[in-house]
Amino acid sequence: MSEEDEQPRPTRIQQKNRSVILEAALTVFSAQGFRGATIDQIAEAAGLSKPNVLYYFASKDDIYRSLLTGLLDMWLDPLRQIDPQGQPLAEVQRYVAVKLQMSRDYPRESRLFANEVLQGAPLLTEILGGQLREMVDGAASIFAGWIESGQLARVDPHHLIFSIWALTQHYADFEVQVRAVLGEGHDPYAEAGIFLAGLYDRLLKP
Amino acid sequence: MSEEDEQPRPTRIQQKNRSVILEAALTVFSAQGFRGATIDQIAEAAGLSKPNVLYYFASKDDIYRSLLTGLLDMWLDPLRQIDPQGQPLAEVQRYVAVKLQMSRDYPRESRLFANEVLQGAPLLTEILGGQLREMVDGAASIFAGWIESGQLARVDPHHLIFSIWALTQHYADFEVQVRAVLGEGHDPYAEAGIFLAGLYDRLLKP
DNA sequence: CGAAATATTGACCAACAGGTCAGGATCAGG
DNA sequence: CCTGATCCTGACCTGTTGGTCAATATTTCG
Repeated sequence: MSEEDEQPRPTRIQQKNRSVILEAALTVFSAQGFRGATIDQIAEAAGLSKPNVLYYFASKDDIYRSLLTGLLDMWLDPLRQIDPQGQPLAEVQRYVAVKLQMSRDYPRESRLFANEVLQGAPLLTEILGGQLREMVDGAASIFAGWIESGQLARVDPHHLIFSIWALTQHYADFEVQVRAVLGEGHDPYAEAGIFLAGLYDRLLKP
Repeated sequence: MSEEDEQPRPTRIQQKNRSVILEAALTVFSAQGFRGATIDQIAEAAGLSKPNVLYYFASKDDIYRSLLTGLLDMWLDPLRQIDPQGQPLAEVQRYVAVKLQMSRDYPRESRLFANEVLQGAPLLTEILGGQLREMVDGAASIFAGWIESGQLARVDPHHLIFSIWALTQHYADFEVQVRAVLGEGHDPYAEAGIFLAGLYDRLLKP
């Protein structure tokens, strides 16, 4: 029974360097896409040599996979937090606000996923059609219930969710465009917060 | 005075092959991003040999630039078509509908620009802060006028435009995600058309 | 037709990028 | 403080990719 096959717990150095590498990889992959990124860039950003990076991860692909899968749960978590018992409008507004804040605080993560999905999501297809789809269907049926009971205006729940994703992540993914068009002296996220609160208020009030 | 420095008009073959290459490049670049694309892939998609592609364009970069700049006007045209004399709500709804249709009919173009902006728009920064910004400001002040005269609800005009871009292009840029989440038996663009018409109706009616 | 202009290609090159490896440095813990 | 495990690196290998070039094929047009 005492199978000695268990993987050894990571040493302190392993733990630190793996996270340093993933942090660097997040910066590089989100800015350059998978193919655009090089191991050298990641190594440089991590302050390590290339062979040393490859000592901790088997391959570039391995880094990328670890990064994506490690971030996915955190990224989708707010969707899980929607409370069927809560006040419908407030629940949606909270979700919008949280997603917008995530775009502001974690733009690299947003761009990482955007890049991946844009390229056809070669690594996420199963998850998209599986786990994610179930989560979205779950949230959508909560919305549908609220609509049925007259607590929300009649809108397509799935597209309501898409709209929240599109509107909030837009500010991270297209940040250069937003800033270039607005010019100096703007706080895009603050303005977006007001705009989106008003939008979903008008859209969803029965 | 008869400067013979003018560039020779392109032959029929030049004209055809250049456009064949750009068409192929659009497919490849939009699916792979700039760095992910290879000249071989473009050549293959165009049905030409790699050296032959480089006979018509000086470099990979040259292909990419020609493609982007050639498409930009077409892509931004609908924004110019907003008529200050028109019926405010109808003008916005028309713009939304046109942009959504463009996402459906020209998803490659949408993804091409999305890729470029995501990576920081190294080639478009001047245009974004210059020509595009002026166009957006122009449209925004039309909207502002309509709001002032009570024909539209009070919303931030710039973010109104961003919202239209985000919502419509989302269906092209994140198409795999949308389809994966919706599953079979859906026509995302048709559903989105209904959803967005309702959204902007509720948002903008005074 | 025939010659000049244009179009096409196979072979090649240099730079780059992912990945390997043998050996040396460093560290943990008995 | 010694030894085995862990960590790190320079040098190297290989496949890919952007790009060149001389030579050949094709088109154009007088």
